[in-house]
Amino acid sequence: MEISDNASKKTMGRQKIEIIKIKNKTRLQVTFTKRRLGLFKKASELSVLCGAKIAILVQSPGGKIFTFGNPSVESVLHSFQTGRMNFSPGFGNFDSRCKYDEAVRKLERENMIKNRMKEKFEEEGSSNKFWWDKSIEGLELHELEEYLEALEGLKGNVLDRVTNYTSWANCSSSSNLLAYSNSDDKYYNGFIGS
Amino acid sequence: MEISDNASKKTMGRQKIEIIKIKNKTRLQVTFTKRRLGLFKKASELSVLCGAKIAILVQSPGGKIFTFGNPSVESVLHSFQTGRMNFSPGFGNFDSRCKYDEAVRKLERENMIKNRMKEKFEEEGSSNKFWWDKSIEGLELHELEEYLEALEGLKGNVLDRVTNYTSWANCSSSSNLLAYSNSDDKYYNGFIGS
DNA sequence: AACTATTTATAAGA
DNA sequence: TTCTTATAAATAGTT
Repeated sequence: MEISDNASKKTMGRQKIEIIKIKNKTRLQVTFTKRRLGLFKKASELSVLCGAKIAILVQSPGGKIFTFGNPSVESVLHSFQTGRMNFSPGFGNFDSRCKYDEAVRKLERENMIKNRMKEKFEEEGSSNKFWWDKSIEGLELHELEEYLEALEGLKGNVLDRVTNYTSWANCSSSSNLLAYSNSDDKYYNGFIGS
Repeated sequence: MEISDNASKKTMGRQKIEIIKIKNKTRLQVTFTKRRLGLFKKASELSVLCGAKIAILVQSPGGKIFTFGNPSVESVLHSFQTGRMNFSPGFGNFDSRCKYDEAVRKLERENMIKNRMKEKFEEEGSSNKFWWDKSIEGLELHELEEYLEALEGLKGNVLDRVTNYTSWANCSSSSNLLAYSNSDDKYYNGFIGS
């Protein structure tokens, strides 16, 4: 039960907005700042509450990069890529590792694959038992190995891409260090631009 | 002006919590899931509203990796890396930083993968939404490719995404390195949380 | 996996 | 910018 006195309201308060690109440049800038801070705060809380490791990289439309990391961006990225490395026998040379396809081609390919996967899933989904819904209890180690081998043996783009992926920790930089964590293992690192 | 009818309340509603590590395992798991999804939603909204590029990597206390990326984790990491490379090329060597016994790693990996697969299926199998349905939109290209390859080439076996099972093995040094900053940028450096 | 009552985030306005 | 205010959105505890 509530009775409110609309006559005395000073502002219209927060309004619902549609999640579509903001056109007004000023409004976009303000929203970007507020929400980026909000996002980092949420991340901070999640990492503290749950002991989760988190890295966030945000690039503003203007091209500036903002980061959040717990315990640090570096360590999370490093661990992430280390995981990938297990499926990447070779590392290639620096140049090839740091090369990426053009964004457009990539997006097209992504969409194509997504569509094919969706088809695949829909077709599997109509049966009563799903291939993925089996217990692995019964899997023998050799089956597991077979599975791993198959994955490790993926050729072409997959492997190239995974291989490429393992590079960036190599490219770590120590210059222009910004934020720093003390005994507390959480920190916030943000740039405030012009 | 408000009048509320406390007598008819069904629950005590949301309670304020302190931002400190949750000890109860069940509560932690629930909170982790809720807040991780909330974080990704916020990230999604930020990227759409502001046209920002965002990558998020989260490692649960159980060691699972969850990612969010727009347009993809890869592309954002690449930008990040490229930016840093411009400031100080050739920092360190990945191999030297990640040296550890390969034989042990390989053996451990098999067990770890098996355990994680088991975990994954126990967790996802009971829900009515499936990992592939929930996450397909946020996948990275190489993950999509891996999925597709797995789907088309490895029928009859239980499969899951490589990233969730691939080791999150420990070759992370306690790096103090943080993000780079453009030297012209003003910056903010502070701690979040209570 | 839903449901509320709250807390928290934030769109506008100042 | 930074602060305020009313409202939208997220979520803690419960079922």
